[in-house]
Amino acid sequence: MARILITSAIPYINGIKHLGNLVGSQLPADLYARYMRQRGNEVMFICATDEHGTPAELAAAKAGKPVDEFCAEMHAVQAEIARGFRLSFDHFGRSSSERNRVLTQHFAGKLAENGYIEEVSEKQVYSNADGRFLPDRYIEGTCPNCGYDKARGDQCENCTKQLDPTDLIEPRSAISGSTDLEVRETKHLYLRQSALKDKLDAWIDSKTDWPVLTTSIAKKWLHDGDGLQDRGITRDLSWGVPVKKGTEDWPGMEGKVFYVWFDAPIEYIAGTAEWADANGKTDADWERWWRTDKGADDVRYVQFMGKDNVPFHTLSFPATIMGSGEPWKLVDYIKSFNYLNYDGGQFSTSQGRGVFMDQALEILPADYWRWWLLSHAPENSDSEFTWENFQASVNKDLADVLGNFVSRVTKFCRSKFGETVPEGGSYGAAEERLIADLETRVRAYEGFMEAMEVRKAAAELRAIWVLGNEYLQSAEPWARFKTDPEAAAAIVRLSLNLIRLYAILSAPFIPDAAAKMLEAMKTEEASWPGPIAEALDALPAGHGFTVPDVMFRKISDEEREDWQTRFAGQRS
RNA sequence: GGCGGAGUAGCUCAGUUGGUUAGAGCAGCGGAAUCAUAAUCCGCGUGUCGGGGGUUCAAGUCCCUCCUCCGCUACCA
Repeated sequence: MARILITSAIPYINGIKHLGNLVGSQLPADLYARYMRQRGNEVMFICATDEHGTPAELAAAKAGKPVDEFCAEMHAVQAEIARGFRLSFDHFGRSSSERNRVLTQHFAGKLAENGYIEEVSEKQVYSNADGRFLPDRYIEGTCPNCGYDKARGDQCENCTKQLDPTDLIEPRSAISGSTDLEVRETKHLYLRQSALKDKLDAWIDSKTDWPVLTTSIAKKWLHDGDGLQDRGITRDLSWGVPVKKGTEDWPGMEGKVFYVWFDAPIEYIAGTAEWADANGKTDADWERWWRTDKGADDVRYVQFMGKDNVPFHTLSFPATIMGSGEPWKLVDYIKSFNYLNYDGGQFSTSQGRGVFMDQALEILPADYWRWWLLSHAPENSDSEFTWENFQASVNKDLADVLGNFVSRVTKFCRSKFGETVPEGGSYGAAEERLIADLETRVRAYEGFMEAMEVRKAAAELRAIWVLGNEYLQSAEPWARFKTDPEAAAAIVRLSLNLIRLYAILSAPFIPDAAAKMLEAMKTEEASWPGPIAEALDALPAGHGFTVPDVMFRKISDEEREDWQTRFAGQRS
């Protein structure tokens, strides 16, 4: 039994995430967590909401609520949706927690002690009307290069030229539109990542088994231009972790908070501490996952995230940990994902384009989404969601191949033998071949799940479902029954056992359907299969079962067309 | 502009270190079966592997070049 720590990139608080966000981090992390638990490993699966920063403040202001209240509400909303998708977090924490405040300040203190913090005085744009400093992207104006009048302070979207806010002609606040801006001097803390560059570089080099997507992004940041740059880790905001050096005040940093990207990854650790608090555990109980001096040495730590998150997880967060000089657990494997596109374009939170998590659950059960998203996970390149593909895949795979198998077996048995596993007959060559094929495919499936090859695992699982239909089709219990009822009984007995086996194997992908199948088979014996022949003996003759309701109803053409138009444009 | 990824069957995608007639699922066509959610099973692929050039006995795979799409580009998170 191994101990596996799993974290999913933490979703930002300012709104409900779309399916592209889900499939890039939380969903595959959940798949892995569920599988590892089923295999008997001790799993700690942590996620949280990322609550600090300017966008949270602005979203709260727009909602007319204090930012802390807004975040508390949105956290509850996101937690509820996560439950709806059956995301099996051991804890879904908050980066605004007390635990994270203390830990973030602690790390900053240690980094300062070890000389990895530098104080830098810089000039930033302040908006008098808004009463706040403006991040570059919140300043708009006319592009000095092409004349586009909605250029942003970081880059002109029209000519793609990179800009400095002071380059803009007639700059204004993107928040209020005010032109009452001034450049003010302000002091900030920088994390001296550059001083840790060689150490980080060697560390990345040692990760030869990581996805190319992960290492190539890290390498680019390490070697691009002048190499890894230092990074500002504080902001002039009110909403965030107050800047402190451990438990002491930080002279000159009054009224400032840490930058969200500094405290967000630390929330992985703090979230585990929150788990301990919420479950009446001690500090030692969470520290054994994170402190290599307190038991975390044999922990395997795996992170899941979209590719946009990679630099922070391969460089900034490891720099924070390394720079602390303390024995915190570094990540062992980073599984990163490309983007899921929506019907020819991008999912867009700002434009309301695509399907958002709450809307998805309104129209179909979680298993439908889990299956499609995971079996089409953007592992090797960006992938594409279309309603036609979604309808075809779900109807075929879930309703026709798996659901109908359960239906045809249970209904046939009920009509010929009643609602108990029939006795009589024996297994022959056809059964041996089926068992041998299952043995091969189940072991391959395990290999893909272990390696987090999500699409390949899904394809293998589907092939395992197909084996049942192939067997049934060639064994023909409906024909055999007329001449040799005992032979038909043996075929049905095996097929009912297949349903139980499918429930166990499918549970990481489609947990609700798996539970329903086990319930219909009236069994709680759901341990992971060893030798397949043994696994198919679990339900003995005489064991009762029930015929479940239709497991997956089909998506009709009308529904598909309706959703297609409904989600094409603005989110209502 | 720089960096990275991608371009393979009508659609969504696999294709290890270059090596026999380039694969899967879906869709399509033909057939079998009738237990089942009109659900299943079997059979059927002449694809300039984005274009062009090169290396090699051999290139989807390596090199050069061009085209197209996408992402990132460090103060959005």
